[in-house]
Amino acid sequence: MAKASTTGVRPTIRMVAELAGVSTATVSYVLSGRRGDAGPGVSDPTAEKVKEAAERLGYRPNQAARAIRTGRTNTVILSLTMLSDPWSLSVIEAVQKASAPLGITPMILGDADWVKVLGTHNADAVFVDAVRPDQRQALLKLAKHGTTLVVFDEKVPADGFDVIRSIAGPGCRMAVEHLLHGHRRIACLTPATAAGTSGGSRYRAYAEALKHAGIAEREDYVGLFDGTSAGAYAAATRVLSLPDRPTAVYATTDFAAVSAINAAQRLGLAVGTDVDIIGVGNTVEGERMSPSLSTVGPVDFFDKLARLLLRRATGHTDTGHADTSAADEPGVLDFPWHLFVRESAPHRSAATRLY
Amino acid sequence: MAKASTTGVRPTIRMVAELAGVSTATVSYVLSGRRGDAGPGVSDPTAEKVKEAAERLGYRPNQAARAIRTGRTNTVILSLTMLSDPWSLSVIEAVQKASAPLGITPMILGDADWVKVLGTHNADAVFVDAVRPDQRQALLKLAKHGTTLVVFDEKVPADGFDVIRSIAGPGCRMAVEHLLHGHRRIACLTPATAAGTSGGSRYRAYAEALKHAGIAEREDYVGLFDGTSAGAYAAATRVLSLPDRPTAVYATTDFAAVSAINAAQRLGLAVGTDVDIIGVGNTVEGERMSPSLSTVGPVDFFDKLARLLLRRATGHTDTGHADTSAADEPGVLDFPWHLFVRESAPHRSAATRLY
DNA sequence: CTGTTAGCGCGTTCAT
DNA sequence: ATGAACGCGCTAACAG
Repeated sequence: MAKASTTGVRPTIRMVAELAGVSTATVSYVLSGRRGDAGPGVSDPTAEKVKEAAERLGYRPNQAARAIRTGRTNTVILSLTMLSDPWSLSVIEAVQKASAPLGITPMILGDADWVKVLGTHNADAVFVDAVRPDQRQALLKLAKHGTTLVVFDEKVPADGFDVIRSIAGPGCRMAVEHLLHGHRRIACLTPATAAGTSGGSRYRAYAEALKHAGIAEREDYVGLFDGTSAGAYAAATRVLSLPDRPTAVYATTDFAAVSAINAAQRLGLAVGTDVDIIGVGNTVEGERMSPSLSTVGPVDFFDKLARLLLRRATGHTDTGHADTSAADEPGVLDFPWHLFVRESAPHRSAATRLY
Repeated sequence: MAKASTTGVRPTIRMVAELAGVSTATVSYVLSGRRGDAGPGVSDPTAEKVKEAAERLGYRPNQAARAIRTGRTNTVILSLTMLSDPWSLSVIEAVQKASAPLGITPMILGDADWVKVLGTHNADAVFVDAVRPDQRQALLKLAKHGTTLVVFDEKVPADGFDVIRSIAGPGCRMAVEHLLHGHRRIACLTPATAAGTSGGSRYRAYAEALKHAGIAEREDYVGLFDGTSAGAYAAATRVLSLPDRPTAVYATTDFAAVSAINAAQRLGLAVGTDVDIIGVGNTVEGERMSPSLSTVGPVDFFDKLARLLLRRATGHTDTGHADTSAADEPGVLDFPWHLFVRESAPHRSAATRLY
């Protein structure tokens, strides 16, 4: 018997067929489990022979060849712009958990340049977590020509693809108003880029809530940072070291709020007592930490997102002939936001307020 | 003129060919830029017609079909177990930077279960950042049958694939010995799982260095944590709050060391004066922060890793017929470790030592 | 009931 | 600038 496993060569279905002494069709039936239900049956001894041959050769079906026939890649792509953000990790976790039982693999794209990638790479569904203005045209085009998309954006209109909106504005307003019950000197921690992007609405909620409460906005109370955890920490430290120290901090992301808590504690401030800190996003980390983070955000966001994405991945043939079961058209999915009052910014009554 | 872009259908090269009034071959040549250099020439007017047709239809070549012919996917897979670890982000960053000019897309696999995924998915090269004992068989098999692998592991022998070793032991020993110049009461911060995994050697270096210095190991000086930043922070706080407080902390990762610095500062300790803290890994974050983090680690690790991976991705046809240019066989790539003395654990002389 | 033949679906590439 | 073969796995239609 000649040596069966020639090193370095990727075995094809034909090699397996030859070694097992059967046709490639039989091999395909055996290895993809499609025997018994509808197609031709394969006897147990034959199936055994095939499996053995495949095992000996180290055969693995070629995903590309399979995809070309079936039109499905069993892959979803997650385009995530800020991988270091816990938000992204939550997306990944939820999608992974939901896709495993379906035999679907989530592939993460850590680059902001999803337009170029999606131009050539195929997946059963794609999640995109940010759309720059210059990418909107490309988005429409992709959706129009066979790419199944789920987009997270507050502004883009749904047009042949799903849009998940988690409108931050009102929720953020709630966060700031929560602080306003016990504070007048409220600082804001926000990424420097937030002016242009969707993060802008989170900052705007702060500005407007203050204005509405008749409080003048102070430039030195706005801590801009570079988007990193360390940057948020530094910005928080600066703001909390001001002579006229703010008694509350509104951070436009939970992870910035976490950094702010660390910074406050380093400065010897008791969070929830000397200074209140609230975040935005309702991420799990905030709930688990000590003191637990007060925050605003959507409920059950990640699981619902994952479910939608996988429904699209499985229910929609990428090749196009749309399933005409009228229900479940792509559209806008809106998430309501709630206020989660926890330890880092508790309820303040007249007796406990800091002004 | 009939409407050219039928919604939802993914256009094929044949549709483009038809619309442009040329053959599919011509379309292929035009769109993959393979005209002029070697293949047949295509006249400028024709090329223009083709490009226009492709544009009108929103045509994008089918990656799967292309892969089946060329044997290349223009993709590398990065299997990263701890996406939240800055180490992973550094890998991603380096690989992305190196792959962009080559037209190669890095896809990240955030799951520890790379064995199942690599069984069906194809890439020009795969980086794996951790090999569990039960995965070693599968690893060998993959490598033997056409998967181009680059593995990060301290123990696995290179056998048909590259292994990147960044032997921690001696380097960690250097770190602890650096502390021993000025301290006797040295704590250790290490993930709870480190006992079994490769992280174990980092802890062992601590135990052995202490023993060699004739210092008894104290159980209460070993701060175990759950691998998260918050966990490290808590463990550091506990250790640094002991009545017989350690004067130095050896953390088995840089990010744990960063948490330890935060914890120390929160406790009112001056890092680099009251307490010295050293990390392991030489990540960029440590260098940038204040006080800058003393650490040990390899030099130029991520860039070299990225270069190797992409060399493998481009130089090695996935279909197997190995390029026999004898040089550059897959093998072990060893990284020397250096000690980086910075502010968080400065040099201690007899005059400044803390015992 | 068991297994095979033949041809599909893509983009690429070699002869013509 | 093109026709047709090619690479791969899948599967409808067919043969024993």
